Amino acid sequence: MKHIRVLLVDDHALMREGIASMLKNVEFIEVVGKVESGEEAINAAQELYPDVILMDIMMKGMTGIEATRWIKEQNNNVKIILLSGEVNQDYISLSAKVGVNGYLPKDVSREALIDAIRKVYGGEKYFSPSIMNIVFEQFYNQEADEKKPAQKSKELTTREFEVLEQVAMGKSNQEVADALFISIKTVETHKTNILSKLGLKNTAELVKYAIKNNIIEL
Amino acid sequence: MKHIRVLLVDDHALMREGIASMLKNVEFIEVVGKVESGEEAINAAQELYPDVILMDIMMKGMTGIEATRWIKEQNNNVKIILLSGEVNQDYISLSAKVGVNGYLPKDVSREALIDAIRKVYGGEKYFSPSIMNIVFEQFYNQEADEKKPAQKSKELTTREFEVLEQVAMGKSNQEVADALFISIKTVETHKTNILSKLGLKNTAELVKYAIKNNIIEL
DNA sequence: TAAAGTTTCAGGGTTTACCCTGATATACTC
DNA sequence: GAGTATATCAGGGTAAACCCTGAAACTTTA
Repeated sequence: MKHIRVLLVDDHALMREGIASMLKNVEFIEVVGKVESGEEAINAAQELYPDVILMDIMMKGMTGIEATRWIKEQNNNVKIILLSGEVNQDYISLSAKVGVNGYLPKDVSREALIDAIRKVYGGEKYFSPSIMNIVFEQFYNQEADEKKPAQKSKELTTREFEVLEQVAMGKSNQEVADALFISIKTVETHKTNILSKLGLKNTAELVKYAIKNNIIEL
Repeated sequence: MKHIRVLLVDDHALMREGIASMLKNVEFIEVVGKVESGEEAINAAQELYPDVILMDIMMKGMTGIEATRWIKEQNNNVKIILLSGEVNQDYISLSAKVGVNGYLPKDVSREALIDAIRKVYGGEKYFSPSIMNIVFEQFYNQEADEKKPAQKSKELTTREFEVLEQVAMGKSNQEVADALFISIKTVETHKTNILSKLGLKNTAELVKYAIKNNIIEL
């Protein structure tokens, strides 16, 4: 069996070493390089001609996603697996667009890591279960969107967005109702729908979402 | 030279492996265990009697700070070094209060890591340069605060801070209680006191406060 | 040692949040 | 004009949050 040439990209030495250590005794895998930035990865991809690149998504300077786009532009045969600390909908979505071949959380097991490299090398895509959930969610949302191109910023309706804004400002359901001149029951309905649509659990997460998406200011 | 017995605690397998790999060929260091949570660390600290514990500060469930307090309560001779992804003023401050022996960023070099273990084992404290800057900053701020105790009402206790952190992460009172191993009633008490001290009204405002003051990340 | 502060928890209460079902009016699209 | 989405609201329910009082155990400070 031919060796799979693997390039590691992470700005944290500990992570690079951790991955290298996990792959050390795998006979069909050879780590041909370790670099610490997206910029270096682009160069290394040409010089070391790796089969698979394992790259952190969140790095100082260029992100893993940007680096992926550059590398794929030069050579689309290279397989790229992105590693992410936190599983994030937007990152996965962006990654899919630049043609990533796999996406793993950083708490991946040794077995899953090796499996991912083998599958990706063989032309398959590899996503961990937790990623798959989000991918499917995203997929279904896109399906729904295709039926209705009249989409707002994040699939929320205008009114839902207004309620979200009010709630994130710190208002209670009753206060939101007063502000928007509607019944508290209507506010509750909107709020339930918002939480459901955005996959959130409670007001705390809703506030974080609102800040993250620049819906309210601090 | 006697071996320094080291226990690794991180909920990410890759980080555990990375650290273990860095310490692999150091003759005076022996990694005696690797666990993936604060809870396990408390048990392992008693069973494996390590000299030094390297622990991630941000873990699912119990944080490294919380685990440190428990372990130090059982055996104050164990040296504990916390690892932090992002350098955060409040974490350092809290860590100091629970008697941590060292504090390292996750992008620490192999040399600094080994140096830290040796120093901490020898009874010294070890903080990386970037941490030291913040420690000094904190120190000077405290000096300034002592001159005007007018805003003492706004200061939270260690426990209140931990509760604030958990709540802001989006956890319900019950979930916070489970994470900190206390009654939900205690959580409620703390929460009421926090809201009162900070002049906040509800969870939504609490989340905003936490983000504004870099207590949680987005 | 006494006083003050921290952490823990309970009982018992009110209020609010959250969820489900179902319904009506409106508007826009095919 | 039928179908779909939006926005409105109600009833009725469970769960959770929030508030108040009180108090024990412990630590730190004066």
